[in-house]
Amino acid sequence: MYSAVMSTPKTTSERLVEATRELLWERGYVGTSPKAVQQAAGAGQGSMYHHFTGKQDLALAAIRRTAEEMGAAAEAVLGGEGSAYARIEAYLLREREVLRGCPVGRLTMDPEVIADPELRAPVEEVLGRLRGRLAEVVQEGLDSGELRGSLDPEEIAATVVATVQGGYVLARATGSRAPFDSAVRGLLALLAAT
Amino acid sequence: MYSAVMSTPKTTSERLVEATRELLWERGYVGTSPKAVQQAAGAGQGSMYHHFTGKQDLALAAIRRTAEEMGAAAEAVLGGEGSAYARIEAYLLREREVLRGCPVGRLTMDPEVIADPELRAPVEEVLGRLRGRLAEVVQEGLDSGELRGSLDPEEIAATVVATVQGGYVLARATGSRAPFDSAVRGLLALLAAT
DNA sequence: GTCTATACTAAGATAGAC
DNA sequence: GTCTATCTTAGTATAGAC
Repeated sequence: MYSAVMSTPKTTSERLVEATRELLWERGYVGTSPKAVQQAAGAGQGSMYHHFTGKQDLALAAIRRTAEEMGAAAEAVLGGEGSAYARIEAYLLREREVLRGCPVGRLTMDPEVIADPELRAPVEEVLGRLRGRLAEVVQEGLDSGELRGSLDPEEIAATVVATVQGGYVLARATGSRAPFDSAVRGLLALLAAT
Repeated sequence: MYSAVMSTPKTTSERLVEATRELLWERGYVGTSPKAVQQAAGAGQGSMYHHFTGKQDLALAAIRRTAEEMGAAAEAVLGGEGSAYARIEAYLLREREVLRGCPVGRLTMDPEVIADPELRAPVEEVLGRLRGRLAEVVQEGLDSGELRGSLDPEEIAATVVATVQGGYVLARATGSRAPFDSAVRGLLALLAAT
């Protein structure tokens, strides 16, 4: 670990992981080749295989870090100030690179990621934790009477996460973030209705 | 076109398209090779290149047909009997192979599909049409007073489609259809609240 | 229409020198 | 730690015979 004071003294290993994260986000696991990673990282063949055993190992490091970041970003909003509704709204309206899709959710469409327990674990874990955390916030809203009492926290949490994940799909299909924003506004309207 | 009376006298071309549809659904465009298609279809190399100019041409035929089927399946439910809510509910609860994901929505995560206007067109078109059709049904519900008047039909339509598309993501992440069903039930509960 | 032969690049990795 | 072979199998097609 560096003291984070100097101007980005990135190690080769570090650059390889970052390059892999970008490529996985853009092209998925199947579409990401070791060679492409090396070029993006400015590292040689031998260098890559010195630091990582292969493609799967590299992807594992990349996916773990991406999942970690996503979890932290969500917690930053959901653990913040404000009413339950306000925090869910903040989560839904949080800044996102909508047209790039979700770097974690995207991986679920990759059969080789889903088939590999190691690669899949961080994906499942972070999405599960997100749902759990949202369910807690919904429960707070129910307890305080802010949200209607007939709602099931786990279900609403799943609906919230699904709307975001599906919003990415609609945005990418049209090449515009508009449908993502529409889906989110629709959900907020439904949640707001007393 | 055959008279559809005889026992599936599938042409080679037909088998190639069907095999491509399956592989695109399972592995996406990047992960689907001409060779794999040929093997799945029981067709030779030369045969495939006789009927199609290449991978893109084959994918185009497959995607168009898949989009068409998806549109027809949605219209069968949304154009059916019942109140607006009942038809939206029927759409959401319609039988689905949840763990396989959406054969159309899946393609939006494929950069080569999104980058190719021809391949992307059917995807964008069918998802757009679906949103439009759902918006009409929501409008009916507003007109009849069945749904709250403050809702925006286009937004709710986007929320409904996004919930389904995102439900697939959650299901594949966990390896279980449970979160898909939760997301759908959560949305129905929100819609039902008067 | 279908088959086999051929071609050329990329994917994914190992071996051994420096 | 990094570099340069080298290897094997796939990906994606074209050519020409049958």
